[in-house]
Parts: sequence; structure tokens; C-alpha cells
Amino acid sequence: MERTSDDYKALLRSAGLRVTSTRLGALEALDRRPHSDTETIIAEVRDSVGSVSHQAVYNVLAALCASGIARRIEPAGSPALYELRVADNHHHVVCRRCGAVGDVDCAVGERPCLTPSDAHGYVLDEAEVTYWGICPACQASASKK
Amino acid sequence: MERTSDDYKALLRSAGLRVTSTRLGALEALDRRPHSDTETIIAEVRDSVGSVSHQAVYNVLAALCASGIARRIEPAGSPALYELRVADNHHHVVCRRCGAVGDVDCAVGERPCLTPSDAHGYVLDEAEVTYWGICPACQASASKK
DNA sequence: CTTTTTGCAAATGATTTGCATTAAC
DNA sequence: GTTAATGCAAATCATTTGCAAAAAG
Repeated sequence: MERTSDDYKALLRSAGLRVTSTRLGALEALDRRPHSDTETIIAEVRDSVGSVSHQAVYNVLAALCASGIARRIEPAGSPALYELRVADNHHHVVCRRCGAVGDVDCAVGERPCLTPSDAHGYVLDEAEVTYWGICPACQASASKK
Repeated sequence: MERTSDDYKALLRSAGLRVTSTRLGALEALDRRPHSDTETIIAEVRDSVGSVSHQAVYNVLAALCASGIARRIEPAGSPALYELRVADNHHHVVCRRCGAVGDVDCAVGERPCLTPSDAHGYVLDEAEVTYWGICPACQASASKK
């Protein structure tokens, strides 16, 4: 399911965003490496596009998130990560040791915990689930120690 | 269920932590106002204890979290919040507009989503659920606009 | 007395802000 | 040609680090 550059152009246009090389580069970077932090995305964009400023990438990511194309996730303690927003309601596993992030579907049907027992009058629009644990790689290196 | 100063002293001792006025002040502050950010806690501690440094409070909070007495929560975009750790497995509702935080029990039994369909080999120890929405106060002010 | 905490100062790191320049439509 | 994006520089904000002075046990 390789996305082409044209797909991304259409995606940007449909969101009312201008098509720029920085944006295309960022979309490709997010496709290539989901759950990247800003630094990683900047590096990736520089690889494909050439020189880009720190802030241009921040602007792009903010614009993508605002228009619902991308999503920002902020696991406690580490810089924000970004991923292309996918339709399914999925959540994340985060490694306590190395910070690696993986996608997981929730065990409890489609909209997992969107109805807590008592919402205190809040109007809810999203339930975000983060599973914390140790990733396979860190388990291996821990046992070696 | 008012906790007394003596309760807190015992709590600190049982965790192997020395009893200091900053720590007692922080515990009282957390009891009084759960889900406080660091600035709020510092202000509260200053009220009850007198002058305290910024860093002393950071140290205290880190020590409390390390020994399991308190818990740090980090809703995306805002400074970290702290609460006294309670035994039950509860989660949080966060207001997208004003950042208010409330406690909720999960709808799905005791350990809500601790077993995702595919954990990718991670060894999980915690599932953290954040519900995002608009709190009653912000709903009211939004409709007035 | 010995070890842990505190206080103070300075550093770090992610992210934002303002404004002139440049590119998209 | 307008309007929206970028580049550059500087600012902000939460949090951390290092070390000497003070307090707890």
C-alpha cells in the first residue's frame, strides 16, 4: 500500500493546505517511520528535500494535526511523537526503558473505553490508551545484564 | 477521611524517606488538591511551610513517585500533574479547553485494557487511559459565546 | 557524625513567537 | 498579485544538573 507523492498532494489539497516540498517530505517521513519525534522527522525531511528549518517542520506538523491528517502523541517524559492518523481507533504500547512505541488494537471492541462509568458531565470525544511495559529488545538486554 | 500529619510521617518512614517539612507540605498539598501541577504544589507548600525552593519540590515529587506514594500524570500539552497514588486502578478525564482533570473508573471491569489483542511481545505492567472532552464549565461558557 | 535534603544558580531541551522573505495558487 | 509557508533569531517554559550548606536520623 505504497502511497505516492500524488496521493499526498491530493491529501493536502483536500485539507485546504498548500502543497510544499516540506509537507510532502514530512508526510513521506511519517509514512516511512511512524511514531517519530520531531528531530527524526526533521532529519528525514532533510534527507529527501534538502535543507529545512526546524520551525518549518514544526509548522507542518501542527498544520497536519490541525487538519486531522496526522496525530500527535505524547508519551510521558519524552518529546512528542507523530503518526499519520488512521481511521481505526488504535492505541499504543510504550517501552519504559527505551521509549519504543508500537500500535495495538484495543481488546475491548471498537471504541474501547469511551464510556467510563462516570464522566463527571464531560462531553467526551476520545479515549486514549497507553500501555506501558518493556519491549522485546529491552527484555533481552536486561536479562543479559 | 482526613489524613493527619502523623499519617504522612508514617507513610514517609515506611517508604524509607526522611520526614521533612517540605515533604509533609507536599503531601498535604496533594491531598488538598489532587491533579496539581508543580507550580500549584510549590505555591501550596509555601503557604503551609514557608519558603521552599523550586527544586526542593521537584525532588520531593520525584521521591514520592519513585517510592510509589504519588503518581505523575502528563496530559499532552500541559505540565505534569501529580496525585497521591490510590490503590484502585482509575483513569482520567481531561478537558481539552481548560485542562481540568477528573478521576474516573474504567467502564470495563477492574483492569480495563491491560490485555490488548496483540502486545507485540511487550511485557506490560500498566494501562493508562485518558479520556478527552469538554468539562461542564467549558460547555457552559462555550454556549454563551 | 553520616547520609539525605535543601537551596541557589545555571544549563538543557522541546517548543513557540515575530517578522521579513519566498513560494503557492 | 494575494495569501499562506518558510527561514532565521530570539524567547519561553518545564524540568534537570551540580555543588555547597543545612537538617534528619
